[in-house]
Amino acid sequence: MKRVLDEDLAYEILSVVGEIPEGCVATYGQIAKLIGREKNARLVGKVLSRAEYYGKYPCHRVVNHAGRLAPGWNEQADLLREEGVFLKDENHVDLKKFQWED
DNA sequence: GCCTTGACCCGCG
DNA sequence: TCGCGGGCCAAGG
Repeated sequence: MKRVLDEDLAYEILSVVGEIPEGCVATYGQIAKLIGREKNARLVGKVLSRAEYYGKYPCHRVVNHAGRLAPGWNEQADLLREEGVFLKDENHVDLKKFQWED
């Protein structure tokens, strides 16, 4: 049921995102590397923006290398707080504590 | 088939 | 952590 490159990067990205445990956050670069596209971190973000459309994936646990949350998406901050992730600022999480390590 | 855009990353200061 | 500049790849127009 694997089919690996099922349709495109979306499946791989969503798969990794779905493995992120609660109370943790992962960076786009981290995910990009896990799917074998370290250079392509931007694609992760682009696909993740559509992840809402796909549904069921904790895209709110994905932040950038600086721990900044997605612009125009304040709800992400609340979602993280609900899982126990303390934010340093309105749009920043404490990576040194919550950055997910595989 | 080129050009622009994108929830980015890295190094430097 | 932020700002600037350069780079990488993919999708849409």
